[in-house]
Amino acid sequence: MLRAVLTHPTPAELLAFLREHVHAGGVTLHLAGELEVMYAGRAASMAEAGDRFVIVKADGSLQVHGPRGVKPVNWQPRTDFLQADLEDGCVLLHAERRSPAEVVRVRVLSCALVSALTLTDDALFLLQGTEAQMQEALARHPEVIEPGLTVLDRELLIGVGGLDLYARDAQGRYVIVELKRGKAGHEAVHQLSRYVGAVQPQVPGVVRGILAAPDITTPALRALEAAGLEFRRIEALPQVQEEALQPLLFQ
Amino acid sequence: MLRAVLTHPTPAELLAFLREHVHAGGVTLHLAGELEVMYAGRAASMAEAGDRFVIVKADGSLQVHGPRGVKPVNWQPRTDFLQADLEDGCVLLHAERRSPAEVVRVRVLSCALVSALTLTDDALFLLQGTEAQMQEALARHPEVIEPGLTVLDRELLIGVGGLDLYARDAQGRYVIVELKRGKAGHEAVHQLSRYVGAVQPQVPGVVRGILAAPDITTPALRALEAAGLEFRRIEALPQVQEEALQPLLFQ
DNA sequence: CGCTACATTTCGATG
DNA sequence: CATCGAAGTGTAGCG
Repeated sequence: MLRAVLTHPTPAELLAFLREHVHAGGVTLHLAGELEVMYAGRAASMAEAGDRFVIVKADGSLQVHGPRGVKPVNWQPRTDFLQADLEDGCVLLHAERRSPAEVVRVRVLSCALVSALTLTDDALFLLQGTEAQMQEALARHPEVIEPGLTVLDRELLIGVGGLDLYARDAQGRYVIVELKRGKAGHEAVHQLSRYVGAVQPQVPGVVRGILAAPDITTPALRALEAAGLEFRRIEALPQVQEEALQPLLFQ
Repeated sequence: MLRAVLTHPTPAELLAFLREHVHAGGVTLHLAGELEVMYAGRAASMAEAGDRFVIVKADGSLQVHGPRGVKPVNWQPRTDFLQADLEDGCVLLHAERRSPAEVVRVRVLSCALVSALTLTDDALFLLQGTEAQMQEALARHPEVIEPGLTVLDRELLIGVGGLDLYARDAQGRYVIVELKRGKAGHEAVHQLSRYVGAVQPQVPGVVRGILAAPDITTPALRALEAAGLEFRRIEALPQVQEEALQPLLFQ
């Protein structure tokens, strides 16, 4: 897994190191040092020289991190061109992509540590508690939303987007259900309202709109009610709460 | 800047290393190896053992990266508790936070490389082309939006949110301008419409709503026009296009 | 490629 | 603490 490490390489040594490993298969590079970063594309940014580190993964993605936060200071999701050069005695990393046309340039003023790792394929990864899973569960048990509800469709595409759940209530009225995995806000109300507005003229009778979520912000609830729509509180996936979270938190 | 590096440490060595550096001031840790990751909180996830690396920054933020992409496989934006332990002969990193209650646990099955870096304060960082800057520029030159426009206020807070620009046109009508730094979509139209609806009853005469952006999606434009609102194409900040981007791309 | 919507979004501002 | 909105959002899915 560990291919190579260098501490305090000279620019020439660093350049050789990068050129050897950057385009090898499955290699992730980690470079820490005094870096200056420039970005231009959808926006433009300049980070003056400072202690940072760069990560370059095998897919060409690049990220420059500062001392704080999960989010990189600069990044490039994927690159069409990635190259290391020597300029004015400094190694320069150049990462470009088209569509959108963007460039990130990292000037390495000094390098404290550089390493090359071989990261192979993704291992199994399971995520629980997504909206898609919530949708699946409610499609199987629509009575959780309301007794007598019959689900007609999931992810039904209409002109203005996709309906999470399309159903009929006990009285035969059409029901559109919008799901949110977390606390619902303005946008959720707007989405639902937009969907109801689009479906209403297509079918006979009144179309109901239900926002199903574990919680809703106070202003969003007001807007929802003003628009004649409904809120149903749906607890988060039970297996997340009971099996996974409980035995781990604050043990 | 480089405090320490270890290659292929034993679990005991790794534990000592982590305990020495993890709570030191300004230290960022980087640990690569075969890792198993568990997360429970707003959602829950399990990543089976695989080649990954962890980064722990001085603010307690933790991120686990896999072989691809800018986004980590698992992460924790900040932690209230961060601890390294030995469990069944493996080092276990435990990161918790409350509000929201979340935990990430990283089991280190084997470690190929671990390093501790001292990353000090952020260096100067300038970002150009933000919506805030666009707002500033248009407040100074409202004629770019429309001749005869007078800006009354910026970031005016009304009940339902904040107006980017509040203005009056040549005929004395009130104008609400919603800005987008990129292509505007449905939400932008909705925001503008919500703002116009909130201001309309407060003032005499008709309130105009203008969406100012470099581009708009076709469905959003249709919705905008149907709502009696207007679109003004505003080119992205010129200095981003001409000064910063041009001399760098495809040179 | 365009459009849509989710995300453990993160992050900062503001009341 | 709750709410809101921007972000170089990233990322996946579908037409």
